[in-house]
Amino acid sequence: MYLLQVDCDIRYTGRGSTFMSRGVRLIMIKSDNSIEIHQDKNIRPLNYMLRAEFIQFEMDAFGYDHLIAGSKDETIDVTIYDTLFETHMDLNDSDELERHGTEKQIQQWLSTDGFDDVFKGSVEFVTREYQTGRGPVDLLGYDTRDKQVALIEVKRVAKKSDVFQLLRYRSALLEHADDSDETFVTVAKKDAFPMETRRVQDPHMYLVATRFRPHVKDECERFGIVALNVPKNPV
Amino acid sequence: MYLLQVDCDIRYTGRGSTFMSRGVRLIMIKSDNSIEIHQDKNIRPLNYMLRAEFIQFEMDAFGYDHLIAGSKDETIDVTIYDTLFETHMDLNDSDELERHGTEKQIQQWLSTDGFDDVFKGSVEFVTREYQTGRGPVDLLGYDTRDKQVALIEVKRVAKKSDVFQLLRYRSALLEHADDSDETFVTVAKKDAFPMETRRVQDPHMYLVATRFRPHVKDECERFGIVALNVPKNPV
DNA sequence: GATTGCATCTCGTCC
DNA sequence: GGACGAGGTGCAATC
Repeated sequence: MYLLQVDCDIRYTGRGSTFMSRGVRLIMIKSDNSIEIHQDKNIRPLNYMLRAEFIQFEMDAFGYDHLIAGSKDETIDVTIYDTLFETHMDLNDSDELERHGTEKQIQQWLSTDGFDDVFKGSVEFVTREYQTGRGPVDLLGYDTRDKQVALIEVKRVAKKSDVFQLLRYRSALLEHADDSDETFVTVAKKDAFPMETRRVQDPHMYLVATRFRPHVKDECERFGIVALNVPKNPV
Repeated sequence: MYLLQVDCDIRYTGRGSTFMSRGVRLIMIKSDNSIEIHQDKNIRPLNYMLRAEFIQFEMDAFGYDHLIAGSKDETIDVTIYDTLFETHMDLNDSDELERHGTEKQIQQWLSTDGFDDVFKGSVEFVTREYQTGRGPVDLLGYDTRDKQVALIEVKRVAKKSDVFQLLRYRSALLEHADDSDETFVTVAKKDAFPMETRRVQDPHMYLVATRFRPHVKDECERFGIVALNVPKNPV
């Protein structure tokens, strides 16, 4: 990794374009050719490029050095007025970050041990990541009481827009059901779940999350969605 | 800014939790007490905390140094086995980044010069950031031909979920219209727009973007939304 | 290689 | 201070 403390201005063009007037910043050039230019505040770099195709130094007509990083559609052009500090260091780091408490892990727990804890036996688990026709719903269940499908969306933190994500899946399912009676037979066969062959009539909807942002439960109620809490770190 | 090249392992608990086994990384401590721990690849730090309440060094029972950064609900605990390099640098940087080609700028152009370019005189501009009751729609227009309101959502890149954002605004507007006939009078008065006092019946919907992700235009058609392109860098 | 959706998203803005 | 939505989002998994 190369570190440069430089007095510079910065031009970027690519997905958008930005300009940063002259000031002293830290430039990091990583060994995968990723580059970041940091201010002395906040987390995100001012400018950056992931795995640049090339990073090179040039001199312009006025005698100023430029650090230029480029890829197919992007360029960062740093005019360097002064280099105040410069160093190279080797970072030895092979391991990957272990993450816990992610949505995927909640989903995993909910599709196994946690399912009955949350749904109290009223719904049976069918499958994960079921394709509704307009995106995959996290979990699919089956309510044996009224023989209805249950669409279950899992979130760490539930927002208002997640309610509409569920409604989207529901409408996709209903549209698909218009075309064919086979909608759920496929699922039943694939997972060997003893489900009757029947149309989707009025799917139940569940939003399951460790935390609900304000007003989200109201929004759920408005659209007939059941909001359920799950523990943040399920056993 | 403080830079430390250390052989360490890292534990984070807070919104989620992570563990990173022993390795050599770069720790940046910024002067606003933000902290980032970087690998020698990619852009995003392995671990980070925005404006930590405290950052301190401690020694554990085994004689290892720990760097501990904490806020109300979060902690980063870095076990330091060895410090290979250490430096402090002053970064002088008062200016803010200028951004161009942002959604806000497209919106600005569209609400003035660009409006007729895009809507060909069929729709009149009413106001920006109109509160629908479930979030603000970017632009509000009025189609004088059939005396209908036009909900206009502006995006740089239009995604499927943006279609539902529009539908959400539409349903909010219709719900609100149930409660009162005044829905659009307020707007008319505030902006002195010569709009008739009338209920919202069936608002037109427009999704305006520089780029549409695949299938988004299909999705628009499905829901009666008009998809319109705008130039990336409007004059 | 393009697309999709999560993220300790970050960060500004507006209420 | 909380909520909301944009972002040059980054990034991995998936198709």
